[in-house]
Amino acid sequence: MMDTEELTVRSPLPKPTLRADAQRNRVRILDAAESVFAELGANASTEEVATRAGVAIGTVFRHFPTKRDLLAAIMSDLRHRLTGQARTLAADGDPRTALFEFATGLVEQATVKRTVVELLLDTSGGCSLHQAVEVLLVRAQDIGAIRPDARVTDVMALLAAASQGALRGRWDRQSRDRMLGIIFDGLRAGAHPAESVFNDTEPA
Amino acid sequence: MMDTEELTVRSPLPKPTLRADAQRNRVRILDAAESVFAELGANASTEEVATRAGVAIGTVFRHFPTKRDLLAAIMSDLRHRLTGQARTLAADGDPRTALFEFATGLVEQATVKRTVVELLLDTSGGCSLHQAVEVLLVRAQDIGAIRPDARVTDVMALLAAASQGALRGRWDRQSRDRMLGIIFDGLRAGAHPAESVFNDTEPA
Amino acid sequence: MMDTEELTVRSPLPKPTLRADAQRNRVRILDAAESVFAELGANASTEEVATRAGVAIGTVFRHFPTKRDLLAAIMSDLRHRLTGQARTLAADGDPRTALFEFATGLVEQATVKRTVVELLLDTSGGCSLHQAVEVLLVRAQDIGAIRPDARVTDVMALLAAASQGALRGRWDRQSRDRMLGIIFDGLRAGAHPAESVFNDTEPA
Amino acid sequence: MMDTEELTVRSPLPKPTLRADAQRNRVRILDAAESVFAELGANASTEEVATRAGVAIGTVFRHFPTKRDLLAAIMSDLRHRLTGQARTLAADGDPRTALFEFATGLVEQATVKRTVVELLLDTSGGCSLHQAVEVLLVRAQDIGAIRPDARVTDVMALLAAASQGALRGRWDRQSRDRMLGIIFDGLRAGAHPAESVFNDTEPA
DNA sequence: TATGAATGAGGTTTCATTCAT
DNA sequence: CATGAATGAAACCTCATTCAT
Repeated sequence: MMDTEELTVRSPLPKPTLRADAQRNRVRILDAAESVFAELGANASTEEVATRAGVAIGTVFRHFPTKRDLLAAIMSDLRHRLTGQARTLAADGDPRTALFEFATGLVEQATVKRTVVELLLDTSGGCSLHQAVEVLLVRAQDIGAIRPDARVTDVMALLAAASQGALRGRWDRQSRDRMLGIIFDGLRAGAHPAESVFNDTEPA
Repeated sequence: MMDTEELTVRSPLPKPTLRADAQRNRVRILDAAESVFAELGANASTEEVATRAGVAIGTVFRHFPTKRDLLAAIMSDLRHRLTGQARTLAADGDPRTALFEFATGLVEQATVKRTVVELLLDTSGGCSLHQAVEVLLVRAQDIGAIRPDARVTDVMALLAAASQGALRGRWDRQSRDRMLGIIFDGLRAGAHPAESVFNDTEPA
Repeated sequence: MMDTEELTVRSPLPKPTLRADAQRNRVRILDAAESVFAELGANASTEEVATRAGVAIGTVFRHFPTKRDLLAAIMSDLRHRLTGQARTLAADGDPRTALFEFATGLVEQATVKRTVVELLLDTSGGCSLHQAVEVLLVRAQDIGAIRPDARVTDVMALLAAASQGALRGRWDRQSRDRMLGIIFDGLRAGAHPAESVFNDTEPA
Repeated sequence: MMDTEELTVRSPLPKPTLRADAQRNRVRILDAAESVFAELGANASTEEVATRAGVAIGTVFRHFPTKRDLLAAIMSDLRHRLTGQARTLAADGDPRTALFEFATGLVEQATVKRTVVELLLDTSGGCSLHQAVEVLLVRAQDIGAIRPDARVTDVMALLAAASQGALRGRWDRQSRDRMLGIIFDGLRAGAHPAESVFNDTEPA
């Protein structure tokens, strides 16, 4: 079953009841911020965000008291969406390929969004995204599709690598697939052959 | 035979004979810059570099007319050192393991130097470091130790990933080795069996 | 009929409706800049302008993104005012004397404003001031009050001369008038006798 | 009779006996300074002067403790040369045309030397150049070639004007001559016809 | 004496943040 | 609440001047 939160376009709980226009502005700002930071990186100016959002600079700071807060918000936002994708795959996908599908989709997004990379790099760990990816990982390990010693942090770092390449190098599809192929092979290597056909379960 | 220049710690001939004190300061500034940028990232202030180098701000700008120049200099410096290490391994090492040794050393350095990562990410390609690593790569491919479709850009991106993890996540040795293990396995996967029929490692 | 815009002290519509306080500051900054640059010359510091305007340095740069822009603005402002004066004289004055009146007024202003001089020196040509002065010149030439070979650039340069003298030499009224007298006589010399046969003033 | 000082290329009394090489450097620095300031204006960097003189920056400051001093020196130098030219004309030239010849030569020089203009503008008065020009002026007035009320300060200011034009406007020869024509006519206007052939003396 | 590296005050410009409108 | 002007610290960079070599 899916969270409904993942279906909304933006942060699902936008502060305890906000006026309609404020709500609308909040969304606009987040969208603008995402595109600005995705394009220009994290030290693009807040003014640029305001401009692109079509609001005044004061409005940005009313919604997000600090630039840091703004960044955190779009990261959190992005994280939620990625988490949702991971959960959907965990619910609906084939355990053998779900993680790879997720990875492919992720790198695809990174080709246009610098923020994706920044998010992956910010491996504080323990967040919802990590947990969701860990589910994909563990299931694949349980059926012997991925080596048992791999950890979610490794996976995240490897995906960051592929994303970086995708972002910076302006890779074509072929390069991206080759890169992912290497990573996937590395993750598969040493996976125990799944000697048991009875294995069909999943952990937390 | 090895270039002796690669063994020195710093660029040995930094300009048409610089005065002794200037030479000393140049080294100090580069060292300070490396540590500052390694710690605080690329938008640390030049003032901080000057302070840590124990010189006045003007001195930094006399040696490097632009902050960009300073960054370029330490990058180039770092690149030269890494290139040297790669060449040494190409000359002396076992082709089967040389790339892996290089990678391990690189990630080791990245644990303390953010600049290493930034350097790896700046994959403009075609630089001396790329060429040197490519030598390691090709030799390993020639003897079937690494899959033939891997490219040097893939390798650099993967190393960047491992370095990022090493830098940000404060990984312990064990994590780092696990990460590298996955990457190496990925690079080995699908290597043509070469002359040995005893090779038994192929995945899907 | 005259433009009313030329009678106001400052550019009345400086941007698509500026907020009241911003408008006030803009004027303050321009006034301060004019006095500062008039006193200290064009490489007085922008900081000094801010101080004298009673605003913070950032405010100056919000209104004028570059020091160059600030200078350009006060020049343009001055040019507009002078243009207005010239046009007024062209509309209302006696063609025979209008140019001389304009010149006298100009030099008067130059006694306290270095900017007037700098403006006159910046003879890029083709600006509104040049055109307005040219009108005065041509009319005087048409009725034989000024020699036909004189050009507007000559006039501007001569006025610059008188202004320079007025500015630097701390001339008294007598000196100024003597100087202008020489210039005017120079401009009159060789004027074609026009319709009057009683004209008896030509030198060599 | 001419001053011998005017025949030397550079400052005739270069400090109470200077070592030969120091003497040579002093000349080089002055030459470089003149060309640099003539080209780039008075706020060109001293470093540039040193470079163009082929000496180190310290050497410049040894000879001229302050940038101001350097500027003063080349001004003084230039003034001496111009003074020399004026005196030569006063000694050898036709009183009727000598001032005009001087003016023409002056403006000619100004076309390439910004310093000439700066010098003319710096009408502190009472210097040797003023005195020399005054001689030319008075003689012309004595024979009725120039109006009796003209003063040397007027002449200097007018020459400054013509020089400015020549410098800034990139005037062609025709423009320059027209400008000088106006000025000369202005100076001639109202000159008493020199009715007496017996008139030969009386100064101020 | 000449050299040229070092100094550091001061200039221009940017930008996160505050606050009057 | 929104606006957008004002703020001012801090960044980058220049250059006249000093001083060790």
